[in-house]
Order: sequence, then structure tokens, then C-alpha cells
Amino acid sequence: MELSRIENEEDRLVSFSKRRAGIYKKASEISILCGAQVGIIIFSPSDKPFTYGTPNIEAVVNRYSGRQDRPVVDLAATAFEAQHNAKVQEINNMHNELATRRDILKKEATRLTNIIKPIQKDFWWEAPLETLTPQQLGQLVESMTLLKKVAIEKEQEFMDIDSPHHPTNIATSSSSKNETILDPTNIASSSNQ
Amino acid sequence: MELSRIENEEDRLVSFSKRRAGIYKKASEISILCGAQVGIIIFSPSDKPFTYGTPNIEAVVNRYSGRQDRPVVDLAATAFEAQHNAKVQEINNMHNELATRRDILKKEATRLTNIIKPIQKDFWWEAPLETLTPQQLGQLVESMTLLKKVAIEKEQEFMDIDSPHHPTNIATSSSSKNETILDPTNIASSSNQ
DNA sequence: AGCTATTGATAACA
DNA sequence: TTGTTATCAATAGCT
Repeated sequence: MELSRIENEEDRLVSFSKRRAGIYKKASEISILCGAQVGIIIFSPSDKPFTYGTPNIEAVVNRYSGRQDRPVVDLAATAFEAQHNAKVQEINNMHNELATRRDILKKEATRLTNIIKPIQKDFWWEAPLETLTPQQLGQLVESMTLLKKVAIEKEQEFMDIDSPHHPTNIATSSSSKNETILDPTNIASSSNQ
Repeated sequence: MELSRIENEEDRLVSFSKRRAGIYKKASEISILCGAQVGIIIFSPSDKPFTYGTPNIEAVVNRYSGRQDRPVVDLAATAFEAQHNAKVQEINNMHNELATRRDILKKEATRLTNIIKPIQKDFWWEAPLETLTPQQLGQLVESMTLLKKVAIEKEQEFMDIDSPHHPTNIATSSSSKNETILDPTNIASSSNQ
């Protein structure tokens, strides 16, 4: 692909979102696989800041800046933040896990489809067994064994989904005029609003 | 590939180098293609810092850190609280959604188990067809039809599982540090990136 | 947003 | 470390 600014605005925006997600994923991977601590700051073309960090962007930036101390206001917020961050981290983990699982299931579904397709094509196997040729009988058994295996595999995957706890929801404090200030849809895709 | 720490040290080091390069490349691409400004800080497992930045890491970090200043404390505090509440709200929503989804999957798993159980129980159907009794043959066909039906159902259901945002996680950074907090009115009107 | 053909990243190995 | 390659993931383009 050509390495120059995407001129079409819509394309550029879509690309930005997708690639940002891709970079976050890569960051998450290197941090898991290699035990690295990663911080990423991205300013969009329209100057909105997006961040990613393991465990969080402040930790990484502060470490980099060599400053352990924080402004007074931040100090006040630290405890609150810590709790908030922990919660977010937990949710991110759940989300990642679910997403991963979804991908696995989707792949499995595709595989299943491919397995079933040839079987479906020939409706002969719904005919009385007595009329089948030896080859067809063999294929029948094989298909069935396969189906059984797949079914069992799938079942186990489902059973593996455990959810130790529903973490209790965090209570919001006082003001309930949140919606007017924030567009919640932005939250999922950006660190800051 | 498996998403867990690479235990072999050599492999881990090689992987770290290559992936770091890969992330830099991605960063460079998003910056060229989409006009984004990117800063990346990576601490290796051995705590050595690596950075990447467009135009340079200092510029990005300074821009980011600059936004952390909150000149008018009262205003900031209010906005902070409001924003935080909104975030919490959103997280709770996500959390509930995830929990719901999980419950659906679990229910599905249970249903599957119940369907499969009677089929699993009788292993006789792996025996050569020729040895089966007429009743067993009938049951065989029935079971197979059932399996096929289940498989197809499942496939479709899986395909229906949508989770729009993949590892597009919420960053754990506290949102207290961005310019949007200083100018909440901008937040409400801004759209997604 | 979801899908797929294509391209690109990278794990394994040398 | 660097290079090659087979495999698998990211994503551009489209709907």
C-alpha cells in the first residue's frame, strides 16, 4: 500500500481507528509475551489524545520522566484513580478474554461449516442405511465421529468460560448530569475525552 | 499463537526486538497515513527504556503532560468528578453487558451439554455398522441428524455473537489529565475519531 | 458495523 | 544478531 497521507477523510478516519486498535493490540501482546511495560500516546489528526498503557499511561510516562512525585491535585485523586484503574483493567481483561473466545468460536464455526458442507450436499445419508455403498458407510462413520468430536470440543470450550465473580458495580458519586458532558461512545475507544 | 509470557529467554529477547520494531513501524504508518502524532515508551523486561516519537518522544510527552495542568482547580475538580462519574457509568454498562453475554454463553453451554449427553453415553455407535441392530441403526441416523442440526444452529448463533469493539480497550489512565477536562463543552460536541 | 482478499508481521529455524 | 520462510494476523476496500 502507498505510504502517504490518506486524502479521503472518511477513509482516513476509519483507518485511524482500525490502526489505533491494532497498535494497542500489539502493545498488549509485547507486554504479555515479553513482560514489557508499554505506554502509547496518540494525537489524532484532530488533536484528540488517545492513550494506552500497561498498567496505565501515567505510570509509564512518570517512570520515563523520572518523576515519582505528582501534582497535589493528582495526589488527591490517586487513591480514587487506583481503584478506578484496577476496575478498568479488570474489565479490559474480561473484555479481551471474551473477544478472544469469540474469535475462537467464530473460527470453530467456520471450520464446522466446512466440515458439514460436503455432508449436507449429499442428502443420501438420510436415506436408509441398507441402501448405502460400502464407501458411503465408511464416510458416514467418519463424518459422524468428526461431528461428535467437534461437538464435544465446543462443549468444553463453553464450560471453560468461568466467571469467578461479578465484580460489583462502582457507584457513581453525586452528580447525574454526566451524559451532557460526555459522549459515552467515546470512552470505549479512547482513554480520554 | 499462545498469549502468555515466553519462558525461553532467548526467544523472548528476539521476540521483543522484532515486535518492538514492528510496533514502531505501525506507529510510523499511522502517523504518515492519518497524520497522527505518536509517542511510544517501552520498558524492556530488563527495565531498559526504548522510545519512539513523531516527531520525537519529548514533543509528544510534553504535549501530553502539558495537558495535565489544571490551572483552575475548582473547574477542574468539577469536570473531573463529572467525567469520572460518566466513565464509571460506562464501565458499569460494559460490565453488565459482558456479564449478560457471559450468562448467555453459559446457558448455551448447558443446553449443549444436555443435548450431547445422551449421544455421548452410548459409545456403541463407533462400532462397525454391520454389527448394529436395526434399532441401533435407527438411533444412529437419528443421532446424526440431531448432531447436524445442533451444529448448524450453533454455527448461526455464533455468527450472531457480535462484539463490535475488539481489544479496543479503555485505557486505564485516569482521564484527569487532558485538555478536554479544561473545556468540557468541547467534549459534548466532539464526535468519534 | 461486518466480511474477505490481500498484504504484512513474525515465530521458527538456520 | 541477521536472513529466510511458512504461517497467521492486520487491514483496505467494500457493503
